[in-house]
Amino acid sequence: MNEQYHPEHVEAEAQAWWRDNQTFRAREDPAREKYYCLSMFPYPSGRLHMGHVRNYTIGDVMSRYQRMRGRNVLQPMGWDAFGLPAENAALQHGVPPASWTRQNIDYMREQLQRLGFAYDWSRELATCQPEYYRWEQWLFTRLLKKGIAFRRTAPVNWCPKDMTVLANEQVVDGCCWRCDTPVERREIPQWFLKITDYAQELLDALDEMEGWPEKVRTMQRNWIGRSEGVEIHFPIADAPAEALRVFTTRADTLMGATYVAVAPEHALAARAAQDRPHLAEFIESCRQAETSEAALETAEKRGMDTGLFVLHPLSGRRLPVWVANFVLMAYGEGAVMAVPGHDQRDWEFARKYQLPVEAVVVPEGFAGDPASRVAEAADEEKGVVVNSGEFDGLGFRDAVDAVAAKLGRLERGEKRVAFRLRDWGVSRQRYWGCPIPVIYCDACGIQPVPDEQLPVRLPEDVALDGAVSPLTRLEEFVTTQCPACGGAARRETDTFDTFMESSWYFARFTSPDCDTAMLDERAAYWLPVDQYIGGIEHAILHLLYARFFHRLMRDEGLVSTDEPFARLLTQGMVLKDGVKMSKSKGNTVDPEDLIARYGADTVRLFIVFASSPDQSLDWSDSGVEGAYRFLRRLWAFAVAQGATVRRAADSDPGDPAVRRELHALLRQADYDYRRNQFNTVASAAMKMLNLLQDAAGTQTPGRDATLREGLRMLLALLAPITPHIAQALWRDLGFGDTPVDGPWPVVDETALEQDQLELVVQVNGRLRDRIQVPAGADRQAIEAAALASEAVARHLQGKTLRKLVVVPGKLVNLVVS
RNA sequence: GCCGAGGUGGCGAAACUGGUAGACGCGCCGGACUCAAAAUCCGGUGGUGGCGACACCGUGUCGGUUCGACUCCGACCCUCGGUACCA
Repeated sequence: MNEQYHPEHVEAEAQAWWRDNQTFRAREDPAREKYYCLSMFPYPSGRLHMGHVRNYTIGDVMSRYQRMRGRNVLQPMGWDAFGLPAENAALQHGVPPASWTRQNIDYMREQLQRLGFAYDWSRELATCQPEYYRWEQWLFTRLLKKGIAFRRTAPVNWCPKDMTVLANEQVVDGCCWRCDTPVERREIPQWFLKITDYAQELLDALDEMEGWPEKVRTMQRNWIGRSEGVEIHFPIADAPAEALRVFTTRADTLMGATYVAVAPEHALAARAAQDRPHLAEFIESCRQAETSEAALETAEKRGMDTGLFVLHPLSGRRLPVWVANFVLMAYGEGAVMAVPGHDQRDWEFARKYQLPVEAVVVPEGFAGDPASRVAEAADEEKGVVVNSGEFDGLGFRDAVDAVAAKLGRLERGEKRVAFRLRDWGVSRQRYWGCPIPVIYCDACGIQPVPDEQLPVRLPEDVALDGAVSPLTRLEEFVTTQCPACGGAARRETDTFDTFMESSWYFARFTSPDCDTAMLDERAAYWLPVDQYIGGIEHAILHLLYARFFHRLMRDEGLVSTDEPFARLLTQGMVLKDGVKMSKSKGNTVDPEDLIARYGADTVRLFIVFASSPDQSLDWSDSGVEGAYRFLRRLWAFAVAQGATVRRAADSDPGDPAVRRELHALLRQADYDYRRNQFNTVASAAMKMLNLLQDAAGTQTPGRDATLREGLRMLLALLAPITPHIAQALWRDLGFGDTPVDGPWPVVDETALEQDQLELVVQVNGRLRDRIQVPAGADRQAIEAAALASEAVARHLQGKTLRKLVVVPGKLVNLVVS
């Protein structure tokens, strides 16, 4: 055995052995308990960054730990290969997205392999492969027939100069990122999936998902945003047969409504604008806006009177109809009722445009002038209804019930549940994505592409120009035959949102080579994913879409569970000097350089050691040095003790003092592995090496057997984190070929027993002394020992003992005054 | 704007169910080895005061609950993630 630690040799050898033995090839085996561990697959951007390395290291540690504990582990890897960056690269460097993506994948695969992750590479997939997206297209055509997929208009960011649709990311300060032209909002027809049909189910299931962090469940609950309220119809004054529909959770304030507001795109606004140039101009100016919620909510609230009126559904009072830039067609009905007395946004809008503010709710027992309550700001608190005729005196709940009942009798409204969640827009006016499998026929309308014509392949030899997708100009792609009538027809040229591909890849990994169906019987063995690991930035969109998509597959009979991911770990970001590591900030650290210098095990160890997985991790070059130093020290120690360890027998008695500490460390590390706090596992391993090095310097009778036991324990503990060095030393010390299949070390409870305990003695909660007591000491004996302490006596002088708290095994607190 | 997190020594962090704040590592200081340096090894290291035993202060800020609070409650400040076409 080489005296020096040479990671490049150690790691190449271990990786070759795993490859030759197909160690990580996963095989379905109903007799064994499975463990499907999945890290979010990467977008093939070119090179791995530290965030990837961290994500995949955490996943690998969990996979290897579970395997050592006896589970049948599946850990696959693939590529989220469609997306915008490939188109940007194509524009910048003139490389077609397909070849750019494939080159990136080849490079990044090698980087992952160099890190020694225990992946079953035979299951690798890339979402840009027709063999993959074929089944996504297939499922979409089922959804189309079921009415889950539907078409309607929705707003997009439009750059009028480049004549192209922009992603929110491509809009900077309201302008196009390339040409700085102010962005417009445009309504265009798009495909949607009816996720709102599943809103209640997606919400309810969160309560049972105990393997998910509470923060993610809370975020999803808020995102779905279920609210109970009333839908109210305001008849239009000039055309009482028509009504403006609004939804409100505060129907108790209905009598305080003083105006209504509609979206600039609302039909009523357009109607009013026909003979009002000023209004038409205002509506036009509202198009000069981004589509993002953040931009919408922080933009200045502007509005204009349409001159039209609606009738209050209960009082018959005429209420003016305003157009407001903060009301969007896509949300709810595109109209809201305004109660400025009890809604702050309405209050500010009313104040700005001199609209009336009326108070219709006051706190219980309030005797003053209600108007005084809303003079300086809206009063959003719930209370007792006033100034509302027959509803006066009712509390919130009763008032809502009474208002809803009356609206119901008049057929002008009813109770309804509303969700904040909106249907999922899956159309993208982009090239590098999965073609939407739809054909438009002038005679037969919208036709799904028949199964036998799937996949609709994305043409790959195309030139991009930064404006419209090249698909729209590719005659041989666009021109086709109607599957129904055989006549000339056109293909859809939009592609799917890339969240579509990432919504089911976890399932496809179970049946990656199946070419007769989306999934086969192997899915039933492996699903659901037992442990999913990825960034917190995916807490809402990706994870909600995947949960939804899983249900779509369930309802198609493809999977049998409701939820795709049993347990979720959201890892923190990688920072450098306290700020996010990113290319734009120029503070990146290239994993490849580090691996070349220190080896994969050092990088893995540092990543695991520097922070707990769910916290952010601050990169430190000297911290990496520390990890490397530890591995070198471990290597030197194991080699130096090799002969001793190989000579000792497992049955020899050990050194009780060292064994007690050893097993206490093991117990803690075991606990930390189970609660996914790997940084303290690494710390326990370091303590263990320190302990064994100290023990090696002594001459106690059980020394050699304890070194043997301790080194085996230490290598097992480290094997999930630094698998290469662990395997090399495992072999050298004669423990076997590899630790990947365990056995996992077991805590020896008898080794932990103590006859003396140290207790802390506090006076008024402040540490004053420590005392030794026999392990079985009763309360009386403990009190006596505490009172016998000199330090305690000093602090008791001239004071009266009021109370004596004894926490068994921990401390004594004397309360004095 | 709204929703969700985070804030502990010079630095990364730990502290299990409210019970010894700062484990482990980095850095720094001192020492050993060396002609010298690197590497390695040994010791020290939250702040203030004191020769010292020791005392006081200390977990973003302000307040509260408790025998006892990094941990629980209330208000606030700052940083980060998401905000539906970045992935």
